[in-house]
Amino acid sequence: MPRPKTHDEALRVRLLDRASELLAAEGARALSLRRLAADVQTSTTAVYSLFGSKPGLVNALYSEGFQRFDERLRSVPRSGDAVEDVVRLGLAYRDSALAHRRLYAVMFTSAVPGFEPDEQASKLAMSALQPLWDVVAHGIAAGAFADVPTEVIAVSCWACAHGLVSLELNETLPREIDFCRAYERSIRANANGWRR
Amino acid sequence: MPRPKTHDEALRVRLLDRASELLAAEGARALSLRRLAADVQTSTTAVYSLFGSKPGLVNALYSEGFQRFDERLRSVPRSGDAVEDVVRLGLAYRDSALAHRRLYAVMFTSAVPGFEPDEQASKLAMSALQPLWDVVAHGIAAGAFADVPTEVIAVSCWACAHGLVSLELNETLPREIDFCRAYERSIRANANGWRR
DNA sequence: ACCCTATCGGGACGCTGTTACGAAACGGGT
DNA sequence: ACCCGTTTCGTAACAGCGTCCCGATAGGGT
Repeated sequence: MPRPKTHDEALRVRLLDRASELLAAEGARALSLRRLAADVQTSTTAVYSLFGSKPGLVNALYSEGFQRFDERLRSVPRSGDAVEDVVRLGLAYRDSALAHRRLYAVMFTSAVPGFEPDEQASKLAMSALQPLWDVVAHGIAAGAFADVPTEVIAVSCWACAHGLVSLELNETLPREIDFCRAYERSIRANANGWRR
Repeated sequence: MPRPKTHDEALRVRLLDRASELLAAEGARALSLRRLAADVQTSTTAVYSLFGSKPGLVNALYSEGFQRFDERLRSVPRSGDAVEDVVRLGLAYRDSALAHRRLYAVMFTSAVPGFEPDEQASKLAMSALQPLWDVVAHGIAAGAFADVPTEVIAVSCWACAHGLVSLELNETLPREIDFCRAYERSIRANANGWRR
């Protein structure tokens, strides 16, 4: 009976797509609701009826980001050697982060001031790293890694990769390093440090 | 001949102190020029004549933060064993970060939207990690670490610590971990991975 | 043709960083 | 003693932000 809905699923994906573009092209500063709404030829109200708030919109981007992360990591082929597999996952992690560096900033540094992921998004984030957990658990069971709780080694590997990527994206590092090579060596050394 | 200056060095430190407090107590969101100026009983103009802009103010906080970092790391006693020293520096790094967690967010994640450190501040940031570079270089020279460029191992250790602290502060980690112990073990494993 | 109602867009509110401009406050010249 | 010139500072305006309210809208049922 009322006027037809235009704030529908189609508009939702258009908003998300454009928000991704804005974020990737010009960073978190440029992601304003007014601009976003204007670019998609709607009003800011659309964001509120579809996402609840700006943090709600960012939460959707966050979830999308971790979903891509999930797919990317899950598609990494296994070698059977635990250290080698950790290295492969680490390289895929970096590739994925560099491919969407602004989104990575939203996911791991609080680039959007008011935003914090809701519980569902946080679970999605953790589950994206399941491949790493699997590889580490398998490595421990096979006797390749030290006999400590899986999380300890998995978090260590994750943090090593995350720290390297984070420093690289922040451009905090000395410029003259061949970072790609150093990255792989570092991931490998870290994993080797956990050998039995 | 003109009216006496009140935007002087004393006001500068009062502004910085209060800005630190606001940042530590309520986070980057609460650090607004109007509020800051009101709290110190001056006007926003003061920030502009003393720091040039809000990013300028944050740049000063950033520098202060790395200076404290520098002092903290420089005061860590050396044991002579390279791996042990890396672990000690890592623990001090975490202590310092946890003691000023909001400032850490400004220093390593871009928590204040418009801010990027100027060249001088960036140099200060690098020099704060000199102790780590020294320990690693000494470890390589003594044959404890593999014979690779110093930066490679130093950045690896730094990234491992930074990644762990970053994930801890971001509360991205599974809750049930005894993080303090896991942190030390992880730093040690990473350093051990670089053994010759 | 009319009304009812869910829905949407424009505009208001309070906030932000930044800047332009007029007021203020002093020393020196008349 | 008065006034002026110069420098410095606080106020207010501007553009933009996220958010929310309220009036306009557009369709189906009577």
